[in-house]
Amino acid sequence: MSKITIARVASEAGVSKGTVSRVLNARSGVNEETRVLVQNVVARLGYVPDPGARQLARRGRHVIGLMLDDDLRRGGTYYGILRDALEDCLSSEGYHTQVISTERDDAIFTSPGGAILLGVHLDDPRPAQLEERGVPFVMIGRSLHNTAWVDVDNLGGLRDAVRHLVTLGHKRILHITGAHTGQASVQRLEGYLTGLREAGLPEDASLIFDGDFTAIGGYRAVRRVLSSNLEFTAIAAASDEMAHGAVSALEDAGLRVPWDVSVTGFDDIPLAQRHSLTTARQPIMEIGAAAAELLLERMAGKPVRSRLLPTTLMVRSSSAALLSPTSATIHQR
Amino acid sequence: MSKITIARVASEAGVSKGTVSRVLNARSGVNEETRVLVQNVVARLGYVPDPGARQLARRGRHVIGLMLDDDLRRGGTYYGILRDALEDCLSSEGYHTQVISTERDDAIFTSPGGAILLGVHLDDPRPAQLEERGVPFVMIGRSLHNTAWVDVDNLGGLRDAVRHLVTLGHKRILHITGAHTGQASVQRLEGYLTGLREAGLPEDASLIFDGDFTAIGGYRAVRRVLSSNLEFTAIAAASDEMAHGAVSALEDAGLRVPWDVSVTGFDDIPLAQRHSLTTARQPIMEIGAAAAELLLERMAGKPVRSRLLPTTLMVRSSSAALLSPTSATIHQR
DNA sequence: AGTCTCCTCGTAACCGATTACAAATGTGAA
DNA sequence: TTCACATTTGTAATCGGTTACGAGGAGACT
Repeated sequence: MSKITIARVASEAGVSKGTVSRVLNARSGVNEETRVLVQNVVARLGYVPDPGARQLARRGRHVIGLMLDDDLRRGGTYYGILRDALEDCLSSEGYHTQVISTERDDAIFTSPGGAILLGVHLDDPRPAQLEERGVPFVMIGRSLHNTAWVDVDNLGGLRDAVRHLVTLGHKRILHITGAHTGQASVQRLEGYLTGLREAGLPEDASLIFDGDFTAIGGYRAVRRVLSSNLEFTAIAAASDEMAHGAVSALEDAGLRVPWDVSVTGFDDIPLAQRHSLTTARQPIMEIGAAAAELLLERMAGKPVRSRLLPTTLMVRSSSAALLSPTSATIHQR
Repeated sequence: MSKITIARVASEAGVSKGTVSRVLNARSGVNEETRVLVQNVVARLGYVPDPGARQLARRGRHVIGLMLDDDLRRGGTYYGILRDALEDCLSSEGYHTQVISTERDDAIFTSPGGAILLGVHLDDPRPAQLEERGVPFVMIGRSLHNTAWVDVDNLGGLRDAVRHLVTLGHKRILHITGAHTGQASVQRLEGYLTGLREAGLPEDASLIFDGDFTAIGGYRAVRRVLSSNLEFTAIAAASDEMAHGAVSALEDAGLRVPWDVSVTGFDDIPLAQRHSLTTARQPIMEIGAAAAELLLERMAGKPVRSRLLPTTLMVRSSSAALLSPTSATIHQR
């Protein structure tokens, strides 16, 4: 069984390659009858045009640079997933992704057809460089400049988590923040405060604890909380990792989740599913797809557009309705 | 400035497209002189072959599938780095990597030129499937079957860590194991025991604690240790994550690393560098390179070969010579 | 000198699509 | 009937590479 090409479809349908191509690209000037005929053959054979050949014939450059912080690159879980998503979307459009390392940045000179930037800092020179070179690009993570970006609704996600906890009857809700430097942490903190405000709960600075996006950070934050004898019945952490650490610390202190304390996370990484953690899910695949889409638009010369993607609250068993109206008893071991 | 193509390079170098192509693909039958000439022109123009055209001309082969557990794929830090390494090596050889998801395994039918498997379980059907289809492949992680694999010397790495601690004067060395299911944990445990044996130290089962490769797991293991009033002066953990958790737990208990307790890890992930953790470094880039090399060999019809890569002990400041001959005082807070 | 290699390199076909252009067909008006 | 024009379709060049094949030249040998 050899490969199915456009020529095969053409001969099978009794028309020329040109006609098949016109049908596939929804070009005008094709008789309705032949159009249907060709479409049937395409469907029957399960023909899918070769993306590489397609791009080649369309005369486009088709290398897309993936520029990311080397820290980020070597870093967390997210990067791998996001990269998968990007590659999936772009390769089906006939593009090849190539990681452009910050370290050996000479690779910029090969001027790809477009670029996707991850983990851009405020003083990052790369957006300006690309702009100057006329390389269209999309950033993942918000930007103040007039560039296309894709981001997730950090504020909304944490607000939803708080709303959820409030609905369950919680009133003393802690927040564990992420790294100070990132915009994401700031937005999530803002979401936490918004949630409280909406529920008519007071904003209490003593309920906010610093974390660093790591499990150990979450663990230690809860340790500090417990040693301060603060009253609380729920924790809304700014990441799943931290939520996981928090849950562990609570358990180690003899508290049961969710009976004594409810905990929510943010991200929905695999760990969250394993520990059935209630969390605000980041739609990573959609982020990748959106970034690919916006980039292709830009490469086609369309105007700059950005997208803010919503999170989805995944309710699992780390959160539950408050049993008694009084706050949980803190019995530190 | 128009696009740089192989024709441009050819005319600039005064040779034919064919010759340039031969140089680029390191084919034999090119005079050394012209090879250098062409390479210079390529470098000067910053020419990079178009992947799409390349793949088209190569008739679909030269695609290498990356098959991995979806868990692993969504999982840790390692995957991202390893994938970078693989892509680097293979793309410089003119291959294009493509992730083949386990979920939509129909993609197997596109039958790539070769495959690299990550995170293979014992009852994984994929090796057999590939074998049947005649697709050459290499596994990352050891295998009992007669297949090519690349693995890191887990045993040797942990043994080296123990040797190092022994040299520093430590005699009561704990071990925190990884997940039970993995072969890596078993081999690392074996390395720990080997290290003790070589030093003439007794194998004491009470010095071995279960972890799960996570920071929290390491933290909790140390917590259990401390509450058991066990005497010890050093910890050799089976991963950096766990070592990090262990260090945190020790610090939280008022112990100072490395003055009171020395700690070593395994892997050398970025976190280890940030926390200057002494650790057995896995040569990830080399693993990728070796996998690529072995796969290309297999694709060339050469016999099955495997490689066990050594680790390198990175001595940093989480380990130090025992100050007093007596074991550290455990003052639990 | 003639012939037989071997090495090196140019030529041209080919991969699977797109698209400009031309050809074929049909329709209506003069 | 003939011509102008629109509609639909086929033809062939093209994108940027790879590679089978063959040509040319330089020794080596008879």
